[in-house]
Amino acid sequence: MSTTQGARARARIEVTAAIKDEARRRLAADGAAKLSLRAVARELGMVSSALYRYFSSRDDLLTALIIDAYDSLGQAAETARDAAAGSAPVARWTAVCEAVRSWALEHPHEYALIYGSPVPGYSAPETTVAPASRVAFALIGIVRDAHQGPGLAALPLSEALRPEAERMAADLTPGLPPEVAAALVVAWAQLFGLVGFELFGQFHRVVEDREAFFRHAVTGLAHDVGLR
Amino acid sequence: MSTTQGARARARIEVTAAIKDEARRRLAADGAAKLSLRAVARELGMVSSALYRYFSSRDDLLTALIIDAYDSLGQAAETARDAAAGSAPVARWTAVCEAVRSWALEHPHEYALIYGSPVPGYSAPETTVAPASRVAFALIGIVRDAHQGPGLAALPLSEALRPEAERMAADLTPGLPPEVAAALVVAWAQLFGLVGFELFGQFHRVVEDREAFFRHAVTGLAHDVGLR
DNA sequence: ACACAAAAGAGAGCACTGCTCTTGCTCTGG
DNA sequence: CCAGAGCAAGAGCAGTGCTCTCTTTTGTGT
Repeated sequence: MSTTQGARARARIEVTAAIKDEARRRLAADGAAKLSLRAVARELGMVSSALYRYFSSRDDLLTALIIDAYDSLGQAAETARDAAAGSAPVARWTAVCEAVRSWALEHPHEYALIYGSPVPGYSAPETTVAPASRVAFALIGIVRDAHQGPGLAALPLSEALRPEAERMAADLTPGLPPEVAAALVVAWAQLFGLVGFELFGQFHRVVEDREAFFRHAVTGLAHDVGLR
Repeated sequence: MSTTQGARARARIEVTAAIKDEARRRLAADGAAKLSLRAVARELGMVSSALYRYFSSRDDLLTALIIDAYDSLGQAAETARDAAAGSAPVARWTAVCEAVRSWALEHPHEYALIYGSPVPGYSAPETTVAPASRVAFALIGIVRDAHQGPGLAALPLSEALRPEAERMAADLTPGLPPEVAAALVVAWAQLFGLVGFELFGQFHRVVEDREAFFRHAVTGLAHDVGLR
């Protein structure tokens, strides 16, 4: 039911895609806050009200861009993971981390869209959670593959965190010890802290050789989750 | 020249403060993107054009709020550091980290203003760099105090990062080994990664007991910079 | 083959925004 | 005491998101 589903439906996806493309272009130029429906429509040679046939609001368009961005980043991470399939665990880990960093540097405004401050008033709809977790799952997969033998060391849990960590392990990393599950979530958040600081200018006059610095930092993260 | 500087100058500071206060209120209510000069003016019983006598543009007002936010956060960190003056290094470290987290949870929109995506098109003016580094200096101070005897272990440097780390140590942490300087910068970025993820909803359905989780994570950071 | 309904575009309009410019009023320093 | 600086007010411009109505296009069932 997909090959020839009417010329109208075909046109609809094409126009939808054209709108998103143009929006992405304007996003890259001026940032999310200045993204204007009218400007997008103008550039596409249509009138602004026509655009509402495709996206019911500006936030709706933004949400579509957010999902695409999560997917694009997730795919970059998975590609890097697969390309490093034969390497040692630490190398696979850093490969994924560096793919995240590279994607962020190439798509700064899209990165800001998904990992910066949530836009205006809205809260992310449930539709975004699956694409949002692709990077996390890529990292989890690497650690799971590596933890075959006896569990390598991660930071011991406090009593307060043990039940929480056991729940995390059950939910996210079945089969891995809770120490590792907790360490993974920590490392996941910290990875994006590093990327965000570089991207948002916090390393200005602090870190010069950012590539080397990032490599050093994510190697540390790999150790923290028990990879050697 | 400050005590009695004319009623006019006095009024000016008062009005300026009132504008910032009202702006902060609206910021907390609707977020930075929806902060409207006209609404602020309206609430203050003045007309929008009058506001331009005090701030030359919307971005100008935002910048003033940014600086205030950095200062407020910096002060919170320093207060926590001083309150824990007698404790062990790790306790002092976590006290500062938790002060940062608490401040962020209490002022989410202001946090987003300074550590979220940089607003629209602008780039932070030089005026912001000093207040922005207060948290970092609080953390550095704790580590410097603790590293009196033989340098405790931090992650060894790669050859690629050594010159960079030596520069960092010279600039930021004179007297401390370059391994520790690098680890400090890493931990600094990672701290804000943790806070940002919690604040921006990334831990939704992932981390439940966020307090315990944060404590665990920053204890790890303390270890990474060589505190025990 | 044709008519009809659904889909899409066009345009005007509302309420809002940041910002500028001109016009007056008020306070203050020489 | 009074000229000039500081300040407020109002109108106005160009832009925004979004809604409503009207017209045109287009796919499809009889």
